[in-house]
Amino acid sequence: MRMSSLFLRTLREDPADAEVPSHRLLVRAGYVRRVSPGIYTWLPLGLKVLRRVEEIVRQEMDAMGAQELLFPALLPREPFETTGRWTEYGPNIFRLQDRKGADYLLGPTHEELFTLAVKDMYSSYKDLPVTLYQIQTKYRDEARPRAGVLRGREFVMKDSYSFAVDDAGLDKAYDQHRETYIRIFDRLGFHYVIVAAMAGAMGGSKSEEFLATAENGEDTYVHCPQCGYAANVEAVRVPAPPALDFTTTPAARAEDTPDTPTIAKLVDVLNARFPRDDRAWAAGDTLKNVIVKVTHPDASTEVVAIGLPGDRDVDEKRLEAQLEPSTFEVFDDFPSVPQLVKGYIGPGVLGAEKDAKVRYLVDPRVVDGTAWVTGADVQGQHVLSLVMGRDFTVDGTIEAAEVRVGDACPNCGHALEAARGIEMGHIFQLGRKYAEALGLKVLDENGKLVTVTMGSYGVGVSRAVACVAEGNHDERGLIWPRQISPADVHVVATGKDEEVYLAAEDITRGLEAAGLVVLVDDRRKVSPGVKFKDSELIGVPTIVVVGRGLAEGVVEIKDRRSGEGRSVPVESAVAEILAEVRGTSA
RNA sequence: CGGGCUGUAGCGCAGCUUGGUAGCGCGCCGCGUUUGGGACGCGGAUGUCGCAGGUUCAAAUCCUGUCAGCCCGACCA
Repeated sequence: MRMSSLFLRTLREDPADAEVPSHRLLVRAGYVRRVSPGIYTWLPLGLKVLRRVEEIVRQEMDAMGAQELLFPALLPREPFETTGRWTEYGPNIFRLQDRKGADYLLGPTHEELFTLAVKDMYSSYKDLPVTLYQIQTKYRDEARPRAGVLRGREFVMKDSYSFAVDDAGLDKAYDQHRETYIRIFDRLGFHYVIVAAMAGAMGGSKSEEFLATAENGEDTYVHCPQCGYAANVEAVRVPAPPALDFTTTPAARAEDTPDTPTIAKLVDVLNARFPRDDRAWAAGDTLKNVIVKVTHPDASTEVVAIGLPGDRDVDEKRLEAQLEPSTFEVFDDFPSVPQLVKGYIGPGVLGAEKDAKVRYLVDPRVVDGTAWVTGADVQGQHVLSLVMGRDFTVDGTIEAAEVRVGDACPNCGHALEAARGIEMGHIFQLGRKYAEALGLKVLDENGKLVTVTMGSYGVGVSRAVACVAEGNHDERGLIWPRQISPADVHVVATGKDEEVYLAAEDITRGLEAAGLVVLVDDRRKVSPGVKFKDSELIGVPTIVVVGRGLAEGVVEIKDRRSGEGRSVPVESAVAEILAEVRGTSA
């Protein structure tokens, strides 16, 4: 690639609409250009990087035995109608019609198509397991595309799907993907964590996300510095403490606590009128009961009470993940359930078997023997020393309370910390949801029809480009890892003497003969300063300067990341550069 | 979808308060001088001032509407 003719224009200033470093630098250095919100053109340098990422993903997928194919991006409505996603996906789908008025969509993901392809071609357990993948452009009409190519409405994704006759086969495919993803993300040069994610309603299935660690990442996760546990907030399991002995706990008693509609006021009143011997009352001593209205997929509704320590709020995302596929909203129709006294709701009226028919689920911290201050179901009264398992029972537990930094790690009990990341990959045991909906069954060895079980696995390929840029830059520009740099070496010729350009040509030819991709700055009448700035902005890891040193018979090899350089004789330059690029000593 | 900000040359921006010849820097073209850290001189090209309507002798500027973008939040790979 010759800079004198390369389709490239670098920008001296940051584009006004770019905020995050990867977006700024990819635009400034001439890798991408915006066409429309969340829709980008890949310029020659950017496309080189994208292709190299693709190739790494492809090599590793092939190595695990997955087979590549390619579905259309333009898809008919029907399969998505069958699985319900035509409506479920809502406004996130790009929809269009053909000349006859038939509905189409631009594929946001391809579970339906893969499932139907296997159904179309296979019908025996002998054909399974099989894993298929594609590297393809996806479309999602994001509410808010941002950060350039990091979160686009059109993006390149590798998606793969595994098909197996039984759960053991699914587990195996899942584990293979996990190992393959580790290899892929290691090769791409990421710092990443694997976090436990919510698998949704298909009980017992596994799901993990690969997050590139990034301060301005969009996803928050918690992790344990002691044992390495990491999880999405939605997926954190609160460890249940052991049951307590309550033989010495005094009997429950109802007390007047007027004007205490909030936990804070209740705590004040408790400390003023019923002080404890050992310490002051705190919000965590109270049991707060939050009422929600749950809507099930069949459109039936149910009122549910969630009991949790008074110092915590309900985390809507966690609750939603627990209830999926049902949805919930805050309950406000108190007149319809007269047993519920707003502000003073207690376990006395809660429970599926009681008159109010309000199912009662509590936080896992509410274990047998724990004593609480909670509503007495009478206006202006609370109950003290109400003991779980002695004075009240519940219908079950639910993970709906907010997770906080400092909470105990479910694995080892150490305090959890929070961090942010960018989702780069997701592996997910789908189970039989799509196979059932679309009728993918095979005959097993007994001649009986069994529903196939599936996994789905994704890697954000175009996102990976931005994500690597996000993690590999300095104030001067990009710094690509060797594996995905648009070129192996950037040869910069400076000066006006024809000899430097001839020498640069020689070196370039020598490197290309050895199989390297070389970007050579052969622009005449461009000052050295401009060329140096451009080379640092573009970010090829090894920069070779052919300039004034040539008079003494040397050229300079510079490492973009460290900034360190060394002079080598021009005769041995090619060998020295090859050694540098290949990581061997000359 | 809610809140805030912004739309003027390829890029970054000024001009708008107080209506009257559309500007600056970078980039681009020509000539010359320069060539190790975004050089300099001289000359030049490039505009639907987001769009539509209105007020006015006259609108980038004032009014109304509308579209788009960015940021924060909600939501989402």
